[in-house]
Amino acid sequence: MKIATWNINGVKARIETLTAWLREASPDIVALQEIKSVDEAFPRGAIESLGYNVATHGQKGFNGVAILSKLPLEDVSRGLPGDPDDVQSRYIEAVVSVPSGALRIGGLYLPNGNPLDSEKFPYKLAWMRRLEAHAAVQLAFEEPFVLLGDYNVIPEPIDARTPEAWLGDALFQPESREAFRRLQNLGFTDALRSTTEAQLFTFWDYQAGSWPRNEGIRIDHILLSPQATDRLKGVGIDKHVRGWEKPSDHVPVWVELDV
DNA sequence: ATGGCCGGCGCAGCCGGA
Repeated sequence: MKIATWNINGVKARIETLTAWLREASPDIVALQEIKSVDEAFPRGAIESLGYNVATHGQKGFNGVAILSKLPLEDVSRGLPGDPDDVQSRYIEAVVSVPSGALRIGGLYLPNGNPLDSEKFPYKLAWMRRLEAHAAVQLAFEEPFVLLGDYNVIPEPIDARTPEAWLGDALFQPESREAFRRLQNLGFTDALRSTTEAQLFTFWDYQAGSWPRNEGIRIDHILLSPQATDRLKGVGIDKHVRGWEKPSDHVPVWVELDV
């Protein structure tokens, strides 16, 4: 079973690119971020006609997440627990039934956090605390749990082509990296890092020729519970999609699980 | 060596992104 994450940077602007990739890659489950759409305006039809069930957690103009799945989505929950006043749509979770039992999928769009001297950075860190608390609860089920999305964290210097350029950025702050490590240390495996020490990127800025100069960063991650890690068969980054017409600035990242 | 963008909203630029 192929499970992917992709920050598409606007579903209405990206629907042709998205459906082209769905046809090519044929993932079983996809977590989407930055759909930038309310639920009612999400182009479900074009995706359902490719054989997917669709669950969205949208918001007008910004943010927004979704899960697409060839298998029925059960127990869909929207929003990250821990702050009833948080109106930003950044988390969606669902369960799918697979031959081995239940597979839990958590799709997230973690706050960017810039600039550092604004209220956005403490919001990012507080959101990561809430994610850690929720992930600990879900790990206690001791089931395959895939927690994937745009984490907006550069875990290590190797995960940026030019790490020194990110020293003043929320994505590479010691507090952001520490919170990501804390989350992992609950028992998750960084799927990509568990299979390679190579320098690989998932994001290239639209500006400053970042793509042709390969000035990328790795910020889209797939974390696996121990029970999911046991079933890991492969991992990949669909880098070529960044070179398509009308690309997102992120590319799809996926794992293959034997469930 | 350096600088370059894009989407949504809504119809002009501004906000947000990373």
